[in-house]
Amino acid sequence: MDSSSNPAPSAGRPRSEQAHRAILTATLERLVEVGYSALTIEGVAQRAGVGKATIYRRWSSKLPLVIEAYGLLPQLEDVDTGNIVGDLSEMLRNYLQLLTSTPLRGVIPSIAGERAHNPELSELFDPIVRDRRRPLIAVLQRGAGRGELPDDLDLELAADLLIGPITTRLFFGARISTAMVQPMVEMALWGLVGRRPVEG
Amino acid sequence: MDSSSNPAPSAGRPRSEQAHRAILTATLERLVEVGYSALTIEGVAQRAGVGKATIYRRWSSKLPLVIEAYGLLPQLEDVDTGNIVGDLSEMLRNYLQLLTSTPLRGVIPSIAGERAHNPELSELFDPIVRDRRRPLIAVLQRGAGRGELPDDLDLELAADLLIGPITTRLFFGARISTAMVQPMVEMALWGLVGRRPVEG
DNA sequence: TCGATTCGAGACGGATCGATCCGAATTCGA
DNA sequence: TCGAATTCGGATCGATCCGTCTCGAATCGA
Repeated sequence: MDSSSNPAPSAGRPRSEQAHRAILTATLERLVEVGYSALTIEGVAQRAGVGKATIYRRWSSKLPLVIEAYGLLPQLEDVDTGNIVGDLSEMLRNYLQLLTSTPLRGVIPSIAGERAHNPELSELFDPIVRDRRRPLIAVLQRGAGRGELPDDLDLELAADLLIGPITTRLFFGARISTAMVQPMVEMALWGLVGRRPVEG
Repeated sequence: MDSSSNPAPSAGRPRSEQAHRAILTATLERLVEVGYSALTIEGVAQRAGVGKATIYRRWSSKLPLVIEAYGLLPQLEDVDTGNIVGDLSEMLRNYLQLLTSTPLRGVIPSIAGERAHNPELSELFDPIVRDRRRPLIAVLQRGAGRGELPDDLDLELAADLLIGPITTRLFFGARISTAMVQPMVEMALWGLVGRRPVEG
């Protein structure tokens, strides 16, 4: 980020930590309300109760500002329940919880939509997305180690299959609730055809 | 749309059909290049080689203009090969082909990203999305009728599972190719666990 | 031919925003 | 206590765009 590398010089008035937080919070709010491309420094400053110069002093443009604000949003966390069904159900349930209880739900489509035609944003945002997928990949890897999943499973494709329904509904506006987690995980694990393992 | 309901009055110079097409094409191009929210009538006019008034004469704002332009993009078409694997493989392969050979790939994220915080766009765009999903739902329904899929299958969830990986990669920028169709369809049908039907 | 409508091009006022600059306020070291 | 450094919120200037309007040329029906 831009601001974390500023240990603040010794003399003079120190930067207000409160203004800092207010700016980042306002950034997320405006991101949800108007999206990335319509996000203005002016609007953020107004919402945060801060002068524009206070923002420009810490971030060179709205790009690093948005990236840092996005970093404040909670992530998917790895959960180890002992079996693949429990791990995936718990994780996806937590994820849906995050989507509905934080600005994440509005922020993700806004940034992803902009990413498509903004190479600079893409370059900064894509690695973050990859990082945040890692817990899901780890769960699948653990499942393969336990023998619950095939050794030669394409982990990336499997991860996309698991979060695909959530992503799709998030971007196209269909309803999302934690009630869909159980059937979603089952369908992903055992397929549309629905043949359960014989040893259940 | 706005313009299709104008049978053109009898007297005076008729509206140029060429200008009409140029405007819609330019709209798609600008949509890919800068996204919905940064799309300007001025930019479209310039790209189309057309005066701004020529656009305002046919569309009241960029919202109906974008909706009509999106309607020109090709759709997913129903394919009946006789079995569910063939149907899905063929359809998704065609879909990926469309994504790479038309502006669709850049247009979808731009509109979906805006949809999240633009209720007016959402109201017009969501029904279109539902319409375009219909062929996929139809294939699943036919598969259930053939006995290839369970009767009580959740068709909406199944459809989301099938296109989920494509959607996810489309929005987060991962690579997409027709080579992923076969493993994608297999994984969706028979699950991560990978138990193929015995009679396969 | 004449009136009506369209065409591309651009001028216009109003609004918004980016980026910088300003004076006032605050907090440091000495 | 005091001066220097740095912050603060607000003001300012230039650029862009919207939506309307005007202009001369083009193209139709009557």
